[in-house]
Amino acid sequence: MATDQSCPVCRTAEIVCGKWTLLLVKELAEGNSRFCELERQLTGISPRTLSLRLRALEEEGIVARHTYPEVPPRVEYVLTSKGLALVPLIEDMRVYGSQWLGDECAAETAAVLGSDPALGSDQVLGSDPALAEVAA
Amino acid sequence: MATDQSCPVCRTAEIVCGKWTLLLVKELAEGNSRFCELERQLTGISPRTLSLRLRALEEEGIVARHTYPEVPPRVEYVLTSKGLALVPLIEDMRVYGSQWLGDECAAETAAVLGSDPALGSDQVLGSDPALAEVAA
DNA sequence: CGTCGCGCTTCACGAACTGAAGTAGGGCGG
DNA sequence: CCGCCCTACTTCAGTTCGTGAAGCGCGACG
Repeated sequence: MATDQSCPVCRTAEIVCGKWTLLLVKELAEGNSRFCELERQLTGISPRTLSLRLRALEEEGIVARHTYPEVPPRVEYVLTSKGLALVPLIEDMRVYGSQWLGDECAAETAAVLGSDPALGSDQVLGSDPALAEVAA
Repeated sequence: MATDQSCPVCRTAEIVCGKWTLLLVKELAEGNSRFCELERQLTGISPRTLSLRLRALEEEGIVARHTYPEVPPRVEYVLTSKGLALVPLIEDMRVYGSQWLGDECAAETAAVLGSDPALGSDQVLGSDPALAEVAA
């Protein structure tokens, strides 16, 4: 709030600095769209925080919320194009994390690639079907 | 802390999610290295937070602290290569901020480019002398 | 002698986030 | 038919994170 509004980095930082925001965008980019799905993927998030974050992002125009008045009531959250524009940032974070932060994941992923492709999902963001879908 | 350690994005997020972290790295990348310099650039940060953040980043190996036992005692903070690797992220944030977040800065910057180059300093990060210096 | 700048630390306060529980409506197992 | 699970949340109390103001030791400047 006290940050310099004339600087685009600061404006982005204000959106992005929330603890779960980027992780949440990542999950949405990977195609998870329902509340409890996100809650399960983001191990440790409290439903309150998830709810708050989703609402905030919705207000920012980064996610869109679709309520289906079915039984059981289904709610889906999707990234808007403004939200999708954050994906390169997440890609950079993945690169940074792999390169500089003890990368048990890379080893694990490499081992997994031959046996269980399902677990490799978070390292193919660049070719994620959800992205192609929204980009089209 | 509760985040999935097997995911590089999560590991990066834990470093990056602090409110001022990225802004601080940005200032350091632009060549500001002294405590009070950073304090002035990051309008609104409390010295306590700055101190805490610098210490945390030092522990992470992202900044290096150099104390010169001169009169007056001077302290300089510089990005390590691990810290410099965060710069692309900041670049992405600048791009995002310019493209999607009400960009008074771009107009301002464009106007400034012809009249007062000093104020344009934060948009030439890619060719900042500090970067070339540390990369060399 | 008083005030300034530097590089912090301390303190009290508020905002953000957590963890556990509750809610409302329905499904499904025993 | 009873109780437990599922979805999508909300509520509450408690912890952690960040703020704003003040202070401190030191030397310089006026």
